[in-house]
Amino acid sequence: MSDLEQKTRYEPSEVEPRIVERWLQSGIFHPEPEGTAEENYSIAIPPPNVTGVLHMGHALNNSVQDVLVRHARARGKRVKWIFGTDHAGIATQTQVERELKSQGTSREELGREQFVARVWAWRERYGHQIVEQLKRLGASCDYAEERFTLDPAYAQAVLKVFVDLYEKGYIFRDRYMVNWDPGSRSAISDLEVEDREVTDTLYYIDYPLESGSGAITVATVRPETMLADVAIAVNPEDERYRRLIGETAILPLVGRRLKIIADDYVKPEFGTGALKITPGHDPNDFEIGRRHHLAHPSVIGEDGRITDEAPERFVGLTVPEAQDAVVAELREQGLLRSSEAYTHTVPFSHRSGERVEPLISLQWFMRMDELAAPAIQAVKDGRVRFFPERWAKVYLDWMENIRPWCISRQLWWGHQIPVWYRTRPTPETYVGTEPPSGEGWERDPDVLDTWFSSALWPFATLGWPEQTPELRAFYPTDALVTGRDIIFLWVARMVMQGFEFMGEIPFSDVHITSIIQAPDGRRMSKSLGTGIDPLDLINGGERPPVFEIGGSFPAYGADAVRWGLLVMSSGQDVRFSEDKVAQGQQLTNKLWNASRLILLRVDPSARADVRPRTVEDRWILSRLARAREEVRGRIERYDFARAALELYDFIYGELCDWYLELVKPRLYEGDPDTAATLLHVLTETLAMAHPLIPFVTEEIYSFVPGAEGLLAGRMDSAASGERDDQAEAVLADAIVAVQAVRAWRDSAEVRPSAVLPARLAAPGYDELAGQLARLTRLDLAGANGGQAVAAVPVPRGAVEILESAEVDVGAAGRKREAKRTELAAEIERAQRKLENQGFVQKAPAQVVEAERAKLSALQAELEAL
RNA sequence: GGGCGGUUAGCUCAGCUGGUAGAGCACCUGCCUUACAAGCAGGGGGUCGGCGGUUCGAGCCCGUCACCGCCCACCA
Repeated sequence: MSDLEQKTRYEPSEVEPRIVERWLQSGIFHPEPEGTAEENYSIAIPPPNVTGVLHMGHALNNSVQDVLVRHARARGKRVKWIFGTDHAGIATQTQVERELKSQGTSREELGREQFVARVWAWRERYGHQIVEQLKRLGASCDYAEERFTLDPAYAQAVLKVFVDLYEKGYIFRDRYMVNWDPGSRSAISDLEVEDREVTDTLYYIDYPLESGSGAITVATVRPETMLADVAIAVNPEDERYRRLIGETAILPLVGRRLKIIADDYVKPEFGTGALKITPGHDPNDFEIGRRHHLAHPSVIGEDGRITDEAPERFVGLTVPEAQDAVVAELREQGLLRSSEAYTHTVPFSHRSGERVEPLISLQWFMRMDELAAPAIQAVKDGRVRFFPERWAKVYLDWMENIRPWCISRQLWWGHQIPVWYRTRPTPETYVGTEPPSGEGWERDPDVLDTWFSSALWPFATLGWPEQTPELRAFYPTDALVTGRDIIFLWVARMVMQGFEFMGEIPFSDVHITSIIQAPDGRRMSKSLGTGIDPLDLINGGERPPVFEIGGSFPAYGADAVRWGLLVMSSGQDVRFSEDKVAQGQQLTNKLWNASRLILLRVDPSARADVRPRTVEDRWILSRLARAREEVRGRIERYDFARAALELYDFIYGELCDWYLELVKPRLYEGDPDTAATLLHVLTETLAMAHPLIPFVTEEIYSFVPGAEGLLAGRMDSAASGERDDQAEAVLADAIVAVQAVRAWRDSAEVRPSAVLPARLAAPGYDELAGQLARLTRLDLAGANGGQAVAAVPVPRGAVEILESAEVDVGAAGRKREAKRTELAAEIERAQRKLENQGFVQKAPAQVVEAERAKLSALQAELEAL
């Protein structure tokens, strides 16, 4: 009890780590795999990158999931929050390669086996950081069963999926145009490409006609790719060029003969209306090339240098060097007609940030359209629901236009493709989860896109393909909580694979969280310097420069950060607001002190049965019931901002501001019924608040007499409690009355500590007259024969302030006049409204009735003055 | 080019199916009242982006325009 007595401020830094330990040791985060998924509740965490650190997105995302999970536990469900990390192919490999470089070596120097061993070692060293950070946040994951996407069992599942899809004909190998990322020296998928606006030079180049009768001019921003040109295309309807179709032009610098072909793709109004066709280095040209059966030479290699398919003098140059050389030669030969600045969008690698080089490459692809069909249907018919709803349309739009997915990556860290090749005795390909027998087999060196394995997360983590009890108990999961940036990359693919391999949706609800931006509205990012480390908020750390005010964060604690993030995230993108975190901290502090008041005053032997004695007791129980319903409902509708605010309003506005103030005298007297009711209200308030602010509630709970075990493991009673309309009405009026008198006192400049003689000239306050007098410092019990110097309007009447030395009659009079004017204005407004025939006739009867009631109340109030 | 969000108090944001605009922070006034001065009580502050329309009544519905942000898309 000594902490409770001594600490007038709640200190999260001391409390929270201690509480985490208690939770982890209790085992309540680890459910036994019993029952069915229907009865149980489960969520699969979006697996953080194994070598990552917690950022603001994680903090919000995991706060949200933790609310859902703790809420479900309190409702008596068997709950599993499936936990683990992702090997994150490119990201992790890049980090390790960077380290190798700083040590003067490289992955090539180490060799594949050595390199992969280095990455595993790296994972050993850094892989637990994020796990510890999640614990610090209070995330109640099932840490006892941590999965990793490269665990042997998980890897087997990945290979099995590959082989099955290969055998079904969905997965195939082809030479096709891909997005080549020179940074990671790998192909990447369409989704890993982002368009950026770039200003290039648009060159107009003359290609002489073979006939010798002049030249045809083409426009290009990439003159170096002309070395791989195979044709020139014009629109068949274009009068300027119609005569030239079928003729031949000569490719400058190379001398190749280029057929002039007709294709609808070409826009006559753009550039010169004549398009150079380079199937090897442009996705559109690739398609045109396929239509016209053209060759597709590559002059840019995977190393970003000119290949020997180009004239010898260019071979080995980098792309920019080649561009300079080509332009220089064209200029020399007088073939460069003109050039102009040209701004357009260009693909860049999301991973490495380098400009994507489209080129033709032998890769593995996966056909998606058939897999998409059931996944589309599931969202259309509501078996999978998005919150907020608008994201369903985004998902569907993408799914309905889905294209093949390039799944192979030229990396070493990941799931190596389970395909083997040999050339002797005859060329052969073997696909299987186990290596083939026989001589001369070589395994495909590529690994699978990380998202290929992530797509299996909801079931591969539960032991699939084995029919495990875990799978039965927890698949399908209930909710998925993630950011909108991975709806396509991850969410959609999980739905597709869920149907394909489990025959069922992987989750029924998808909650897309807000994105929290930096305080200045920019994206939070480490490289921009706009990132805010959630751990700095929790433990206290230096404020990053985006805040401009500098200094350090106070140690707000995890509860405050959670509450602040939840209240910030109402579905829109929002700017980070430190004030909201501070507000969360104030809430925890308020709850701590309210608990001190109760727990330090009640007799420890008091039972926590409800024994309401007064109208305010019935009122707080009714308000508590309402708040519980509201908070529960908001959580279940994924409206966490409102849940957080509701909680705040109840604790501040109802429990502390009113109820505790009302019962203080009885509490000090040691009244046992009051103590019992207070303990009940406190306990239920803690339970209601626990999913959002688990630490402070758990800590306080440990001081509640008779409380057993952990709050985190406590079942919240099913019913939220009875409502009491009569008590609510009485208190609502009393509160208005107290506020009215206080406001009057303030504006009449009455000395705050003065007790004024007064008379209650309004019915309905009998039960609370004494309380009203105490909270407003009025003496209502004295002689009532005095002269009234002021009448403070309250519901159904007025409080008459009697003459005394404390009241300045002039000030009171001025106040009265001001109030009269105000009331008169309101009465007039109401009267005008009721005189409006349109309103009386067309508005719903109850709205009209309410207006009439309001008018008469206002008139009574004015009368009372 | 298509789509989706946003524009409400000085700041960051709420406002559910249309019924006289809210919160936190900031600001002003007064209080160390035995849970909390990181507190309490009271208060000021908004032509709800512009313009039209529907309606007895519009921050909310419809149209249109203007900015801001995001996503998708193959225009050299």
